[in-house]
Amino acid sequence: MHAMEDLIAAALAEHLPLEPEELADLLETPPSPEMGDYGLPCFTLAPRLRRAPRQIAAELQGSVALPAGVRAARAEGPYLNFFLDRSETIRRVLTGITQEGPAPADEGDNADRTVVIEFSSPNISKHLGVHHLPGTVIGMSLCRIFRALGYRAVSLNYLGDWGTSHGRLIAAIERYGVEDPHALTVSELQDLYVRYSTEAEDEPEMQQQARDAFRRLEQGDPGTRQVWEAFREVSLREFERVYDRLGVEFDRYTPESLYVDRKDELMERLRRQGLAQQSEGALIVALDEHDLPPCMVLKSDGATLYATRDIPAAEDRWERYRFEKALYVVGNEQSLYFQQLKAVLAKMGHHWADRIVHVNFGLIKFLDAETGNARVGSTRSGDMLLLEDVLQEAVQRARAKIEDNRNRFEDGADLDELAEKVGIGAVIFRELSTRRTRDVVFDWERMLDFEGDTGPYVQYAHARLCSILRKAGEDASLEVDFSRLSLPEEWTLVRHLEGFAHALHRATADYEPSAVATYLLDLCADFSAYYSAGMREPERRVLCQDGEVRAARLLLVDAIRRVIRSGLELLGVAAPERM
RNA sequence: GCGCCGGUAGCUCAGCGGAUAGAGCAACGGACUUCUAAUCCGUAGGUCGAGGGUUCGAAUCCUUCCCGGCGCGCCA
Repeated sequence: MHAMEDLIAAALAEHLPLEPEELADLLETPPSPEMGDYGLPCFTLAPRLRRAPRQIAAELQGSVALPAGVRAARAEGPYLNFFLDRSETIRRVLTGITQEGPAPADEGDNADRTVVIEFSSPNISKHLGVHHLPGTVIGMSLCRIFRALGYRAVSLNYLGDWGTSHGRLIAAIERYGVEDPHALTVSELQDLYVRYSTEAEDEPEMQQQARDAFRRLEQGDPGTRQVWEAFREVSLREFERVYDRLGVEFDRYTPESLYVDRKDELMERLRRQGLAQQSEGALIVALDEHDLPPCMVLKSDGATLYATRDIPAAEDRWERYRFEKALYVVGNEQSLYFQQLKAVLAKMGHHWADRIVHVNFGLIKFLDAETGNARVGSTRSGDMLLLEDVLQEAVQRARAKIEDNRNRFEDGADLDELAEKVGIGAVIFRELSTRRTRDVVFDWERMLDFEGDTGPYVQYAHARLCSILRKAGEDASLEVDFSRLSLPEEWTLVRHLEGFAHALHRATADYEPSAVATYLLDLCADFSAYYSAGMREPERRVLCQDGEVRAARLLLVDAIRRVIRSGLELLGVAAPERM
């Protein structure tokens, strides 16, 4: 992956009974730059060479041929450490970022590798709540990161527009005499749903009416279908407003309803393959050999349920995209179900079933003011926190903070737009800054924090970088004396910049955008310390007296700026130039 | 009972086979005549849930157990 690691590994392979690839895997970064830039631990070699690790390291130090760009190799106990030629490395890294971009798509062969990513997938007729935030931003970010590495990534929104609950809403429309469903808002739809559910609790016939309404929908009754289509239209209007603010885009909406008419064909196939069997009036696929509970594919009243639609939906994705991976960015609570889904698909003979990856994430819980316990909110009780409200609050707080720093901005600057970028950036970054599998207890203070390890911290570093470049009065140029970047902090920064590609690879390998977020926080911490050192000592400023040093630092600053900007973009966070 | 996720500093989290376990917040002490203090520097704070195993080496891998969250056929 890194040219330099490969070169060192190749040189080592001349003297060791190991393949260059194995050696490249063994290479690591020593704990501090004074100890070297790459290190080879010699422990694993000891049994094969029948010599002590320290001895191996010492012998290699004498024999290994130094590849171009490597200044020295030194044995340090059982480690053999390599020291890079600094100004040459700095030249390579900075020109690479400047000319080819922060994330060089060095693997053009990814272009025919397709990754299908399903995410967000809200149910229609309900607001987007905070619990939609993780899946929505994780999916979008993964999509961008895969694309940055040259993959073909397809974003799908598998809208929840089918199921019994929609029957309940249709019944509500009919019962409460709503004239024009198209004129409704999502709030009103949600109210109708709650009202109907509450009333139906001790009215069995209302529950029956809801089931009947859903059956009419499944049978294609035109009037019923019209009402239902209004739900979808009204909902999409609101969803897209929120997606827009979050910078989220889908290549396709593939609502569940697309796949209901495949029910009969699917059942026929399952029967023919001998996979489906009757159980308590319903149709199930037994999964004993996978040590899983059976998967129900048809309800006892003959209606479809999620699996009935998910199976054809998966088949459709395969037919259409021939994916290398199909990611389902869905909450952890569905992990058992995804095991079942994959098992059913495998039993049906789909070799691609194991390309399906459940990219699970933790739940958002709320602290109950009365009990002090964390719990999950529910739509029915109406206590769901709206995603839009969270965004709104974040933007307002950002706006107040900007007002505190009014003197930084010229008259006429669009401070509302800036507040939008910072507030929403803070929310997205917060969500993407920890590993996705953890449950989180929602906390306003934490979500809207602008200091410390936060999105605005990274944005602020970026704004400072831009500010330096603005004040420089000259553009960053590649025609500089790279040896003038001689401070240890500058070397650390350059090596850090080189690690960006690695962070991106980690993010795709683990389906974990937080790898990019933590990378950015690290880089910004190094930069902020570097920047602050210039406060007390003017000769350490980027814009220092010495013209040659200044020019070289300017190029470094520009490269850091590019990497941070690129990283923020991949997370879906704006990178304002002033703040 | 079974499945998935988590248990690392007071709190929130990184680190997930290597050389002294790191950040942020909170606490305490410092730095604004600024290349933007939404920042930086310093101090203090840890039997990495517990036991066993694998390994030259384990927070990291395996295993048993404990604690917490979520799920386990007619919701998705």
